[in-house]
Amino acid sequence: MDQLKLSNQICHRYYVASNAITRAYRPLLDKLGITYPQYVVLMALWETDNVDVKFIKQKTQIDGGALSLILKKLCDKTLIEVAASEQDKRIKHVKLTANGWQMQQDASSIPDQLACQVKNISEEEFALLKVLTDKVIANLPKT
Amino acid sequence: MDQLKLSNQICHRYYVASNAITRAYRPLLDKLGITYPQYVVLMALWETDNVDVKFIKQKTQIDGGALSLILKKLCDKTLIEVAASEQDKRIKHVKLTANGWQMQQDASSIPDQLACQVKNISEEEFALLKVLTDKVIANLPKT
DNA sequence: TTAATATAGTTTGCATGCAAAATATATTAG
DNA sequence: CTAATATATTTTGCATGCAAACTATATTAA
Repeated sequence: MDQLKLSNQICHRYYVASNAITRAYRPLLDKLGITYPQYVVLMALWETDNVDVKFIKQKTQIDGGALSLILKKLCDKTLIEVAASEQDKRIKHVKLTANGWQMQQDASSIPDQLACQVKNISEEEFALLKVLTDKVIANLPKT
Repeated sequence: MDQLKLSNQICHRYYVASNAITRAYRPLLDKLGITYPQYVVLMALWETDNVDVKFIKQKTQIDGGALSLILKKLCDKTLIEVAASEQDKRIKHVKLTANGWQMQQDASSIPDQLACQVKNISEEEFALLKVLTDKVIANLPKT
């Protein structure tokens, strides 16, 4: 049953790595008063502002139910504003506030700060990890 | 601010991949009546039975608080039994029941069933993913 | 020995992650 | 035009993930 050994499993590694990454972000994001999933949503908006919930969902791959709550939190923190579309009232447009844009400046050093904690990996290896992980994701069920 | 782009981030990929993997396991584990973290704990025990909570925590990298609950669930399902040590009453020994061992048989086909869903990756690439992910994990904060 | 400290686990409070049910609105079939 | 269906998003219920506080027991220092 060697396949059932944890040390042979890529799945368990992803589980461990993902949790470890979220933990690593925490002290940095605490300073901004946001969580990792909230940060992910903000990154999506910094790239493309004024989009609907569905777009954010696809871009971030965050579950719809969870996303609803996260958007509510970001609203409460006055980082975004949400408004129903005039044409189709089912659709809600999400837009960064001035505070939301300001936070991009405050967050600009976070990628480097996190990268510092993983300095035993080369650029080439990182690129490889991205490609391979994308291949893993490609065939697994979407949210 | 290219570093803040989601498509450039390995962290977001790990987040997406880890969630996607858990989703992929769900229909398989539903048949056994367990969740992915519960399955991880069982895999640890199938490898080394009759260990204390601390050992399981280190082996699985599951947070202590969460682990307490998970062990309680596994007890409720009569898959494991927990008993305080005689020598040191702080320590609790965890042991698989007959049902817990039986489930190893029922779970034996799961790794292959999951691997089938990721057949676009070669053995060499999997090996590389393991090594690189271990390097990522190595320098990040533990639970 | 007794107080101070260290360990092993559990509990608590908050934030997801997710499937399924529920809402609200829009579109299509008959 | 109206019922049936499809779409966008929210709500609900359950299971973590995690930091911090807490409990119980063991060990160490004065």
